[in-house]
Amino acid sequence: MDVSAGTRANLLSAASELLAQGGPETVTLRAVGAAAGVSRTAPYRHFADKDDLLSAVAAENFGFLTASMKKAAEDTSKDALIDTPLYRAFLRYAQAALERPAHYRLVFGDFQINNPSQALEDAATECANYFYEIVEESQRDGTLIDEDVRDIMALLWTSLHGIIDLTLSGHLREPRTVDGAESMPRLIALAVKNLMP
Amino acid sequence: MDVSAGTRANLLSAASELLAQGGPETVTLRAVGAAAGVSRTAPYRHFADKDDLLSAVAAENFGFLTASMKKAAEDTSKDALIDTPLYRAFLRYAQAALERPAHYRLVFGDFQINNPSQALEDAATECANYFYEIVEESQRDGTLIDEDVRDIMALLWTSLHGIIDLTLSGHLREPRTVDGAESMPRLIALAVKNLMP
DNA sequence: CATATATTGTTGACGGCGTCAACACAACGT
DNA sequence: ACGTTGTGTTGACGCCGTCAACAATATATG
Repeated sequence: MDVSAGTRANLLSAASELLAQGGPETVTLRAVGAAAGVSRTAPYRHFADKDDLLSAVAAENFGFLTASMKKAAEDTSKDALIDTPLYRAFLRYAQAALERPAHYRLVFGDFQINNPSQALEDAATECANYFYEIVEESQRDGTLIDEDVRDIMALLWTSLHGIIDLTLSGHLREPRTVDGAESMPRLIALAVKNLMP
Repeated sequence: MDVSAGTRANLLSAASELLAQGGPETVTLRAVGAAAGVSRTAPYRHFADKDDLLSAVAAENFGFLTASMKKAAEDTSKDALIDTPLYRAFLRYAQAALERPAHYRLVFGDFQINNPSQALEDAATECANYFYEIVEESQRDGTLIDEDVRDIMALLWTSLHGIIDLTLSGHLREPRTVDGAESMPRLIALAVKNLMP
């Protein structure tokens, strides 16, 4: 089998691993190089600079979020608070975000505005397209109210993102709640229900 | 009048200015010191480290957000899409966020979790308390549905934050829209309307 | 096959960063 | 008058991203 996955792929997964395990500040080009078994400036042979590397990591994670949603929408094995593909997709999206918080913040951070990469933009577009599709479909089968698709999509996406981001920052956490993530499924359900007929 | 505002206050406003004008990466202790007319290590006489300084800036901005909301809630001079204190407060909150995007991201970034400062926590609590109050009051006068206050508050705050944050990151921007912020009042109005009777 | 070229890797060095140590000086309570 | 405390300074250290220069290997070309 193919053991050598290519230096570029190694650098990418090394950066991703570091980001997941130690947060953003542990992701240095030196550490990434070391983790990938190459020297500190090797990344420059595959990425323009550090931001370019992070941008690629962000793009990969955006794809992960989208893929998680898509799969969960069709998976009816587990019972959900609301038995619709849209709710299952949303909940899974949030769970995927919480699995790798630093990745999620990377994806929606503002660094992408400064140096836009095509791959990241494509991943974002694909994600947005799926949001659009699933909202449209939910409207067709009557599980979402029949107002402007773009408005409903924006409302749902912003709600979902707000729930995730405020959970990550800890501002949603009540004093007595330890985790803060336990009320997420219910919050998402409430947000979705508000747009159901 | 008092021209000398104290070095600590000078450092604080210098850091805030730098953050507003040049973004996070321009805020270095050396630049802050220079802007405040002192040397590069002077901040260490007033703050534990850089994060502590940024934490103080974040706390100040959190207060700014809250104060903006409070004032706008009572200001009935301008006509709004929804004529309630809650909507006026929310819209102003979003506008204040967009006035200084880097400040807003600082407030809701995850750095505060690593080194919690009392001042920042207090500012966050005061903001949350006001959200709670205005939601409660809106329920009393019948402009919000009468469900669990905490749920309604969480739903509204996450929606508002999601709209702001996704606008800042550019993900809400449609191809044809240049600014991306122009549809914000309408989006906020839609979010609020969903929780009106 | 031989050779020119492109690709991918290395080490050395530079400036900028946060931070600590050491020192200077002013204010002030005793 | 004097030690203490608070507030400022410069020097130095290690880590960072990045560039320049060089080496080796793969690839394409005659």
